[in-house]
Amino acid sequence: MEVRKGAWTKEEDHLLRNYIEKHGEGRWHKVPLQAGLNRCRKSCRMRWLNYLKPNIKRGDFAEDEVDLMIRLRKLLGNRWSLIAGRLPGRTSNDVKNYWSARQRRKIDFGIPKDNEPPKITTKTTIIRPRPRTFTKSLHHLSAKATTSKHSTVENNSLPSSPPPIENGIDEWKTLMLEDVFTNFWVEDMASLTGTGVNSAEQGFEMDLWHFFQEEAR
DNA sequence: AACTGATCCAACCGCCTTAAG
DNA sequence: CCTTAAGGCGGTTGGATCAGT
Repeated sequence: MEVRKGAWTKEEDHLLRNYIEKHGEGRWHKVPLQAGLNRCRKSCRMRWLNYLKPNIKRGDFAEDEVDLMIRLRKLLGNRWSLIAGRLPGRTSNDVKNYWSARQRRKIDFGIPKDNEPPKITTKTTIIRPRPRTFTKSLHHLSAKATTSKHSTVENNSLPSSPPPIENGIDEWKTLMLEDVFTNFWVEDMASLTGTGVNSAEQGFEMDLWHFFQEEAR
């Protein structure tokens, strides 16, 4: 029997939401069968993460969100999941769609146009996160990793997720520009040291730190 | 009102990484 | 080691909607 494709119905959404609320995220291979959905595991995951998950922000991007997005893209390149991780309530799909729409319309974001590789103007170009193995000792990260035992979004990115403050977007912008960011980062770096994170992994955090210090000048 | 091109965005696809056997 | 299954990601597609003529 072929799995269903195309737009999700309200009934399917209802089944999926019920299942996740009851069993939690993860183990996506079991979801279609146990939730009674004739969908593939990827489709279920995509639907939940991009649409059904609570706290997803819809509608236009605010000016400050766009501003932060531009900065992060400059730093990270097309790492949409990482960028989305810094924009509370936004999904990687949202960010990706928004960006490509603006690209198509040739609105100048100070970014390269189509078919043009990113211009490298400084030593702080695009930083590629090193792969990081998720260790249980990384308590400050693992506590946030609610969906799986290894979360690349959390682990390959800036210090864990947004800092322990409510209104993420403004605070992140502030953090990127002010001493509080440095302090937070130092704290985070300290927590990484001695937790089994290797030097390459710490190197990525340091690269980001230096990038933002340059940006803040 | 009808047509058409532009835009948006949900969804799919293919690939990569990782962990388990 | 090798293979396989699963999770996750970025790129792309195509239908729906909007805006202009």
